[in-house]
Amino acid sequence: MARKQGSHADITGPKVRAAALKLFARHGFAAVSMRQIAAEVGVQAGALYLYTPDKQALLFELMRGHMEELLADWVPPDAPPLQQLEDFTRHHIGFHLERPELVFIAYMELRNLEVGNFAIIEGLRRDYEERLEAVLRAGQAAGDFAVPDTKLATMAIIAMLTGVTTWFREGGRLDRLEVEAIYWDMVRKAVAA
Amino acid sequence: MARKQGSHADITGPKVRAAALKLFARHGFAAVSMRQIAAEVGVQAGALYLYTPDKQALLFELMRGHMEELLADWVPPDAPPLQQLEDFTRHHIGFHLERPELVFIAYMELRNLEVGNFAIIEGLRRDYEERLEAVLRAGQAAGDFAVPDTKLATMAIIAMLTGVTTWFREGGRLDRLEVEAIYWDMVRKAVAA
DNA sequence: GCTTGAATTGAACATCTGTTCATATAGAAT
DNA sequence: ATTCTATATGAACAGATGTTCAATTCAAGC
Repeated sequence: MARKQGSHADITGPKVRAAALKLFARHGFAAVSMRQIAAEVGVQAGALYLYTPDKQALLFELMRGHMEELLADWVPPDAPPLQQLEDFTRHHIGFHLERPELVFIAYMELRNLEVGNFAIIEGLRRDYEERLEAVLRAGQAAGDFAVPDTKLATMAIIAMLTGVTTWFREGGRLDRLEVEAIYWDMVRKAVAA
Repeated sequence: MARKQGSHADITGPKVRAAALKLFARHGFAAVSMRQIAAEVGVQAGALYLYTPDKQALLFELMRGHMEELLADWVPPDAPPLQQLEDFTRHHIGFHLERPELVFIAYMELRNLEVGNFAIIEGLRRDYEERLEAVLRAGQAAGDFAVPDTKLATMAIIAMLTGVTTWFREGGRLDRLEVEAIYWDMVRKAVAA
C-alpha cells in the first residue's frame, strides 16, 4: 500500500541515483563510498539499501538505463544512407552533450562492472555500433560512400563524435548546432565516395 | 655508495612501476591497493615506499613519463602539411598501440590526479594537441585543407585515432599497418580541400 | 671475520570500506 | 486515539586502506 504525498520513497530513490551519478562521474566508482553517496542525499548509509541491493547495482543500472535510452532514442530515418548518417551524427552529438555525466561513466567504468553486467552493457553497445555500421554498409552498397572497412569506420566515427564531450563547454565559443555542423562536415567527407 | 650487481634496488624500482602500470590499467587507480602492487612485485607493502613517496606519485610519474615520451617521439617532419599530417596519423596510432596500458591510464585516471599534477599533465596534453593544430593551420593556409575549425578538427582527429586502442587486438583481422592506412584514408578525406 | 649500510620485513597506526539489522520515527488509515 | 508500516537511523561487523618505522637481513668492502 503506497503512501501518498508524504512518502519519501518516490523522492529519495531518484535522489540516490542522482547522487551516485554525480559522484561516480566526478571521482570514479571505486573512489566513491556509500557513505559519500548517502551524505549527498542527506541520509545515512544504511538507508541506501532500501533503494539498491548494493553498490554494484547502482553503477550497473545507471549504465543500463543510459544505453537503453540511447538505443530507444535513435532509429534510422526512412531516408537515403547519407541522410541517415547525418541524422546519426547530429543525434549522437546532441544526445551525448545532454548527458555528460552518464557518458563519462559509461565509458570509464566498464572495468568496474561484474562480468555478467559487463556482458550486458557490451551487448547494448554493440547493438548501437551495429546500427551505424548498417548505415555505412548500405551507403557503401549504394555507391554513396567509399569506406574501405565499415567496421573501422564505425569505430572511428563513434570515437570521434563521443570525443566532443571531453572538451565541449556550454556557453563556449561554439553552440551545439555549430559543433554538429562542423563534425558532420568532417564525417561526410571522411566517408565520401 | 651504490651496491654492485647484487643490489636489488635497480631491479625492484622498475618492477614497482611495471606492477603499478599493469594493475592501474586493469582495475583503475582507486581500486588498486598498495598491498596488491607489493604482492605483484613480490615484496611487502612497506618496501614500496623506498621507490615512491606515495601512491599518487606512482600514478603521476607513469602519466608524466608517457606524455613526455609522446612529445619527444614526434616532431613534424620537414615536409608539406599533408605529409606532416600523414606522419602524425601513422605515428599516433603506432605509438599508442605499442602502449595500450599507458594510454588507458593517461585517459582514464586524470580525475585521480591531485590538482597540481593534473595541471602538469593537462599542459603536456595541450602541447601535443597544439602540434597537430599547427599542422592543420599550415595546411589550411596553404589551401591543402578545408577545415572549418582547426581546433575542433584537432580534437576530432585525436579522439578518432586514440579510439583505435579500444578495439585493436594483436593478431586480429588487420595488422597495424593496415589500420594505419585505413585511418589515414579517413583523416585525409575529412580535412581535404 | 667484522663492520657497514642498503634493502626489506612485519607489525602497528587510525581510519575507512560495504553491508546488515534491531530499533526508532512519524505520517496514513482505521 | 490506536494501529500499521514505509522509511530511516545508528551501531556493529570483519576486514581493507595508505603510510610509518623499529627491527632484521645479508651481501660488499675492509
